[in-house]
Amino acid sequence: MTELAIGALSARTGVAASALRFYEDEGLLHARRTAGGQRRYPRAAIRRVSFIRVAQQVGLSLEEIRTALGTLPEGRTPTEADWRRLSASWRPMLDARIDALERLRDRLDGCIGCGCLSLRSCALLNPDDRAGAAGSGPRYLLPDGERPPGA
Amino acid sequence: MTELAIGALSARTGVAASALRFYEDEGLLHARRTAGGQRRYPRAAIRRVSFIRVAQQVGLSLEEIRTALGTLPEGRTPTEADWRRLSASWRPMLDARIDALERLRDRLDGCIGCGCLSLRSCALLNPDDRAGAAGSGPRYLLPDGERPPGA
DNA sequence: GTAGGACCTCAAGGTAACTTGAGGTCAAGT
DNA sequence: ACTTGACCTCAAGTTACCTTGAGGTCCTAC
Repeated sequence: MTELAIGALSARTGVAASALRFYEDEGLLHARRTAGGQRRYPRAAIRRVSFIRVAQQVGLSLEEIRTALGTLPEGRTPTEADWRRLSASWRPMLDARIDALERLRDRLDGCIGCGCLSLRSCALLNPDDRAGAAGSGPRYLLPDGERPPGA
Repeated sequence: MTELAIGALSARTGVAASALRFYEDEGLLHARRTAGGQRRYPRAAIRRVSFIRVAQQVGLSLEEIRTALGTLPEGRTPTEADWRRLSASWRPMLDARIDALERLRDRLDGCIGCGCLSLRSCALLNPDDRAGAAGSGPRYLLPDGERPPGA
């Protein structure tokens, strides 16, 4: 059995079939269709779905993941090197996030109790020391262009 | 001028007035009302709002933040020590999240290209299913939980 | 004492990432 | 051939976290 039905892919990845259909609607995943209209996935789809999930856990949106997946070669099954390159591109982001969290951990205790949290110049609320300059709120954790959840 | 109107609190915290009203509906923030029905905040509200934002960026839900805020003393303005205790309670969580991210960073490159990503037992693919079920948010921040059933 | 910006409420809208349900079809085992 | 579980589509619902808009009121500076 070289192809997988949606239920099999779901079982192999732990991702609900409804989510797999949703990913297809969103252009993150593609499937061949049988004559009867059912989805058939190549085995490479397992890795693709796994990649999507790992990326999500790192905090990327589906939009960003779609973009990342767009850099994979079309027309052939991605090689191990393709995947490696893709995931290696996350490293600066991961480093940045780890950094931000460490800064937070190391300064929070000394900072949150003091008056500085009420100031827009607080080091935690404004990492780049651009104290309140035309800014709109705390964003020490987020690189430029990102926003807190839901905002 | 010892009290703040909503616009002033918004300006001081960088949080939209609509969000401040929303926080009040959700029980995270309280305000005295003028005879005319307008909100008036004590200066301590600035710190409270800042706390809410920092907590959100660390990945806590408003629900969790409300719970945390619930441990503050009622009836008096929280002291520096109160805030310190509250923020110190985050430390284990922050440590755990930093740990998880570091593990991810250090293993991703060697892992994602290999076959293990296709297995539910992969150390990186260890979605805390509570998070998956509980809507949006940064999942990467979640501490390593148990394996999915059967993994 | 009045102009008008700041404020009020309530309902509805928006986004991300899905899930659920209704109503119907496909395909594999016997 | 038949049964039955897996599959299909499409619309609507869900959760978290807000924003926007309509319609109206407050309050402060001139």
